[in-house]
Amino acid sequence: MSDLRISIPVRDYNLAATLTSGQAFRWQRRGESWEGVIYDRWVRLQQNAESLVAETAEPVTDWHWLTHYLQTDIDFKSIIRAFPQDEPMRASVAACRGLRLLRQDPWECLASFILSSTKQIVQIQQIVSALCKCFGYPVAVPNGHEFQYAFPTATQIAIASEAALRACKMGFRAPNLLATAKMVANGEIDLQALATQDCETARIGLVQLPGVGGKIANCVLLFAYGFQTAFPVDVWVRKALLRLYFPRRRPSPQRLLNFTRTYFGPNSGYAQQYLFHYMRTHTRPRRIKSVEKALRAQAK
DNA sequence: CACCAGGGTACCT
DNA sequence: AGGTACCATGGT
Repeated sequence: MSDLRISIPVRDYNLAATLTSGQAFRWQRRGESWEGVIYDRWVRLQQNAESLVAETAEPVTDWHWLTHYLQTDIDFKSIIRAFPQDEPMRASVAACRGLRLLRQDPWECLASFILSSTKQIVQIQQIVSALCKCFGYPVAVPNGHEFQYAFPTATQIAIASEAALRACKMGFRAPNLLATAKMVANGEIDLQALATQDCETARIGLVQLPGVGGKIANCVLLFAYGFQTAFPVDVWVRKALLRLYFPRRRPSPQRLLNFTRTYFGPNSGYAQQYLFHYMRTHTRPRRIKSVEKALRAQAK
C-alpha cells in the first residue's frame, strides 16, 4: 500500500532544532512546516504533539529512507545519559532537548561541507540552493508548487566548469568541490565503501580529498556515516570548549583535541552538536554600539 | 561599515 | 610541531 502521507510517532524529538542546527542546508520553514528534498524526493514535515507528519509529492510504499534520515528510531534517552554530567551539557540539552543527528547521503554531506568553510549557515544554504538549481535534476512537487531540485550527483558537478560553479557564489571553494567531485565520479574514492570501514580508516580516506581537512571530515563522519565519536571543532565549538572547560588557560590545539576525544564519552558527536546549537542560539554576539565606537576611535 | 563566518593549505619559524 | 596569510562572498 502506497501513500502520500505518513505519521511517525516520536518522543523527545525536536524537529526545528534538528533542521536548523547546521547539519543539513536544504530545509525551509513554511509556516508551521518544513520543506526540503531528501535524495530525489520532495518532502514536507510538520511536528505535532506526539508525531511527525510527512507528505511527499509521489506515492511511497516503504518509508525507511525517511525514518533513517530523521533517525526517529534511536533510543534518545540512552544517548544523553552517556553525556558528561556537568553544567554546560545540562544547559545545552535543556535548551534544545530532542535535537537529533540526521543520517544524510554521504556525497551531499561531503559536498555541502566543502562549501561550508568560513561561511555562515545562511550563506551555505544559499550556495547549496543555487548549486541544486543549476546542476540538479528537478524532482516531483505538488501541483502549483515552485520547482525543486535534487542535490547534483558527483558526476553532474564533475562535468561542470569551475566558472559555472563560481557562478553559485562559492568563491575559492569551487576548485575544491570540482576536484573532489571528479575523484568521486571516476571512482578514485568510494564513498559507499567508507561506510563499511571503521571511523579512523574512513577519516583517512576523506582527508585525502581536496578541501577536506579534519573538521569537514568529522562532519561527514558524524552527519552521513553515523560515527558517533566524530567531533567537529569549528569556531563556535572551539569558543564553547575554551569558555566552558578551559576558562583560565588556553590549551594547545593538540590538548584540546585530546580533551574532545576522552571527556565526552561514546556519544561525543552528539554532545558536540548540542554544544554547537546551544552556543549559536543562546550566545548571539551582542554588539553594543557605544563600545564598538570607542574601540574604533581607539584604533585610530 | 568593519568584523566574521560549521576551514584548508602552503609556507614560514 | 606550531603560527600565519590567503583564498571569495555577503550577513550582521
